[in-house]
Amino acid sequence: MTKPTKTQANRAKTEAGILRAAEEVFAQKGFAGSSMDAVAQQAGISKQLILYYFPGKDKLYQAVLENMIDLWLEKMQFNDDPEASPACTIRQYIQQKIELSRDYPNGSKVFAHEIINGAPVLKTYLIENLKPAFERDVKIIERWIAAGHIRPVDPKHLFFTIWAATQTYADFSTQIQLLLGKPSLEQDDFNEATEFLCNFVLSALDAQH
Amino acid sequence: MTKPTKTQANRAKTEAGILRAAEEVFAQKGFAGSSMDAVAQQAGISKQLILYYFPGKDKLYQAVLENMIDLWLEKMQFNDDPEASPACTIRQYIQQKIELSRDYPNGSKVFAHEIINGAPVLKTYLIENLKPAFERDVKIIERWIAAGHIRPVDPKHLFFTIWAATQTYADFSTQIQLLLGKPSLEQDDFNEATEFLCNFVLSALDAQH
DNA sequence: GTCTATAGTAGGATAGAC
DNA sequence: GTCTATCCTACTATAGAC
Repeated sequence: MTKPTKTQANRAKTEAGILRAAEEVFAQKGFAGSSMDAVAQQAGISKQLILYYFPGKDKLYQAVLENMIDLWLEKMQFNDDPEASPACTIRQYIQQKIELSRDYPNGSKVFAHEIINGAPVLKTYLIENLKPAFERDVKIIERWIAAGHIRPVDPKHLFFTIWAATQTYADFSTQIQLLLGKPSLEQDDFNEATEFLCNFVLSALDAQH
Repeated sequence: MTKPTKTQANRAKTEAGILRAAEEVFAQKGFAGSSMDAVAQQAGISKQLILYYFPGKDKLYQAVLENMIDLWLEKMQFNDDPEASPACTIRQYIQQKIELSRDYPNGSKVFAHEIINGAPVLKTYLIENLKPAFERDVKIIERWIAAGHIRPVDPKHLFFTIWAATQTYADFSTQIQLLLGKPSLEQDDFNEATEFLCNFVLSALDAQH
């Protein structure tokens, strides 16, 4: 029993290494701009070996997306705590979205490429999974508005704005680094972004906080 | 004199057609994912003819960027009217940024690809042209804050948020269409976005309006 | 200026030894 | 599982006729 287990462990380790490498390369160059050779070099193996683990570039790309999509969609939804106040819920939401940009900048960029290119792979998945969650969260906002907990705003555009504002720290990090004059975004920058955005959004909504 | 003028006019017309086609193709697939054939087909001519007008794919891509960058950078800066109130200045700013996303969605996506990929072509240009304008506008915000015209916020992150929130209607239009259940974004959607964002930002800043 | 033909090459994928 | 060798398609770019 030890033998196959060890083999499987090695296989999993190699696969994970390939996925990590692929995520980085796809993030920087997009799907079409990335060669299997580039991924192989990043992973420190041969491209033939990648094709042994993933039967085609398409499949590798899909695996990269699948590897992150659950975490990704989870963070695009409110935590389901009906007890929490609007201010707390939104603050935590923004915080987690910024953390996602900080901890998975490559994954974020891969998604950005995918969406800009018209979501050829993810379209169906987004309709089936993101859309219902989105509509549920829109209703939550509407209930807060009806109850007078926050200022009346269009909930749909509120989400579009929060998503854009949080993801820009991953997707457009190059531009932000350029303008801040920094070689890379550090913990301080993400803290500043979080503080700014939380205060900004909560002020705009006039949520009790 | 009529002959060369007419020839030049034709040349300009063909060039413009190629640039429009290239902008659309690059927007959808990125630089690496776009073939000269695809651009040619979109423009309704042969790829050899494109190479006659633009000596290489790189040059064509650069021409597409150059064709829009001045307009682009202009809209990322405040209109220089020292008389205008903060509320008016910001409202007009957001309005114009949304209009840019509405009128030039392809150009916006090409820029998005370029920035996500690390701005290999535009980096220098952004440092030399966007950065000084950005720092000037940050100072304007700081003066408004010091004068008590708007709530104290971090001006840098304010710009990052406004840019992200306005550009998302071009760059991430696929996702927004999916969630709104629409085949394309219409004038109404951009109007809603503008109204939401103006009110949202001005409320957050507590600018007199 | 616009066409046909073609050179040259990068990159995805397969075959087969070990 | 990992390697070497190789095939084949797609694409950029050039040459040259008209």
